Amino acid sequence: MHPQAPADPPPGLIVTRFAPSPTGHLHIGGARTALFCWAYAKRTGGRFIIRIEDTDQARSSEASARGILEDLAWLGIDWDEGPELTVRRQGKEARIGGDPRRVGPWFQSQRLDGYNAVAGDMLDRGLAYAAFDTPEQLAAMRRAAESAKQTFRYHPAPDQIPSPELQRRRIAAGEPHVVRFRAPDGPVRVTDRVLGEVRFDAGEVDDFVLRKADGFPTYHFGVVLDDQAMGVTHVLRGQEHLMNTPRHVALQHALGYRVPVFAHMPLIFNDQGAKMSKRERDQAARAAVKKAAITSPPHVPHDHPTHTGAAPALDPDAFAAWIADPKRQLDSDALDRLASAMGLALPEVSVHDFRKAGYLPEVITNFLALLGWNPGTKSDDGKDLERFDMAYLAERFDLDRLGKTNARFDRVKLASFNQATLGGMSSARFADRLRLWASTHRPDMLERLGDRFAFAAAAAQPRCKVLSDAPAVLAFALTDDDALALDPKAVAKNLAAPAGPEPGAPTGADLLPPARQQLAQLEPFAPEAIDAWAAAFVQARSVPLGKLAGALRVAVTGAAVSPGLGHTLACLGRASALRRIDRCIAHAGAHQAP
RNA sequence: GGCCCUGUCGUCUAGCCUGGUCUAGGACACCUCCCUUUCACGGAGGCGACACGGGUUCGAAUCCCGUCAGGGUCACCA
Repeated sequence: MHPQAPADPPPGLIVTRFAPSPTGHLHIGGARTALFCWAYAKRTGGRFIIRIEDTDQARSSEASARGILEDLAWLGIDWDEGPELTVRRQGKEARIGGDPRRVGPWFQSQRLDGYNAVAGDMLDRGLAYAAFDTPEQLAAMRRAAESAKQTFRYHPAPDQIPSPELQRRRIAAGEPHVVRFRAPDGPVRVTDRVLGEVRFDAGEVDDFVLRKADGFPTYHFGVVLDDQAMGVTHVLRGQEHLMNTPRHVALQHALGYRVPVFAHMPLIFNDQGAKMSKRERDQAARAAVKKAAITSPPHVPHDHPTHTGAAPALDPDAFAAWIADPKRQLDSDALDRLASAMGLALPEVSVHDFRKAGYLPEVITNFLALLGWNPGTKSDDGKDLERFDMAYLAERFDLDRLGKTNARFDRVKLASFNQATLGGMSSARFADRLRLWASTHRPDMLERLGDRFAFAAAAAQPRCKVLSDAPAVLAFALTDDDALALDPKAVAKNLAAPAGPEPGAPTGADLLPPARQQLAQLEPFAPEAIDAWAAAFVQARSVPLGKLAGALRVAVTGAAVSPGLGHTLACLGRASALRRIDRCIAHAGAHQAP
């Protein structure tokens, strides 16, 4: 395949693409871009392709590329063309990707011949030239421009450019060089589906680099050539790319390529009102470390589920350097280790983070779709439609309803959507989801709960914003009976105080022994049966239900707050519940003894 | 700083193109009440915005201009 061969798509076929660079996890903003590209292709019966822009040899990795593809697939954003990936869905294997139109390969590092052919051609035609400046020279030129309060632009007059013969001689001599585009002198007009006409004055586009000294194409060169070769008709991307667009358009004009339809989407902001970035996690972690006045890398506690060994969360030198330099970033795994060692919840930024925290993919895509797009429709109850699924997007998404204003990423609202979805599921479905999440993130939970897992899931369901809330909600059931600590305040309120105002009313502690005796016989030991028993128990004794529930709650959880009594006891299981009640009775007795 | 984009409740937005139906609608958050063995869930209600200034017009959130504010971008990163 020769990228310069104009690959005109079949008339009317819309082709979109998402082109991540494999330098880390999939950013949430990238996920939105991919989602909209996907949705637009689906809506119009077009093709959605994935291309991997791995032209930065130092930062790209295959593991990252694979992770990005897996996260996309997890979100349900499937590509029609692109790298092949096999995933398991509902127990079956599904294949995503492929190359039916024969426009691959999809990794830019495998397309170098094509870029070189076009670069050579441009050199021959005088559309581009070889430049021999060293990085140091360029840096000096930038400094000079800055001190002269001028904007640095690499755009030498034609007679300043070495002659073609001289360029050839120096190249032949093996001199390191880049290939630069000879930028046009006129203004460049960009037509954008979201922003309208945007005009860039003459001179705004400079002689940017097409091919780097290492022989790899720059982003601009790769994008333009591949979009042409792959027949891309619509380029949907974040507004941060707007200033790149005149470069791409100028290149497309020079090369006689099609100019795709552009749609620059509003940015996703963080709480500080700036573009959401991975750096936030570093900042949050660094702030926490400074606040805790920690000077050496902490160890993951041995009893912590994420504990992997005796090693500290990260290398001491790297840690010190990271603390000292606010600009420095830790790799994502090291950051995760540090956070879990400190018991920190870092703000989620990449899809990977959200997945780990227990957000549902269908909620993430729904929420993301609302950032920059709006269906502008009412739902049946007359309110604005906000909750919808991928099928709805595939049917209704359009460019006209893309907004122009940057959107703050409202984590609280996302959490609310997630909670609503979690709470709206059948309890069986919720249990399945929780089990799936726990199997990779908290296998200890599954082991300890065993066949009582369904009770625990039912208890957790209305109390989880994200699946990772479950361990905290169920913490009482995840500790050893002997390790349970009784909250003194809860003991005073629910066990020691009398049940009613009348003299001689029983205290909560008084209810424990008879309750324990009856619970030992109760069948089945399940939430509904326990709640029914409790109602009968208090009716027979004319005490408020709260007195019994409070007393048992403190006895078996140590705290005044827990899920409903039936669920709480059921997810402990009879043996553990009785042991805890006994332990509490002994504890209370010890206190009352003179 | 140059260039570019944007400005409706605290936040995300509907309405703007095709001025009047807008005493500006919804969602999240917040507050109150109800339900209730605690927590949570659920239900009902409430608070709350057209950045500012000028025009055009009988009439402007909607059209025009300016001011201010916010953001993006200025690499042999993508």
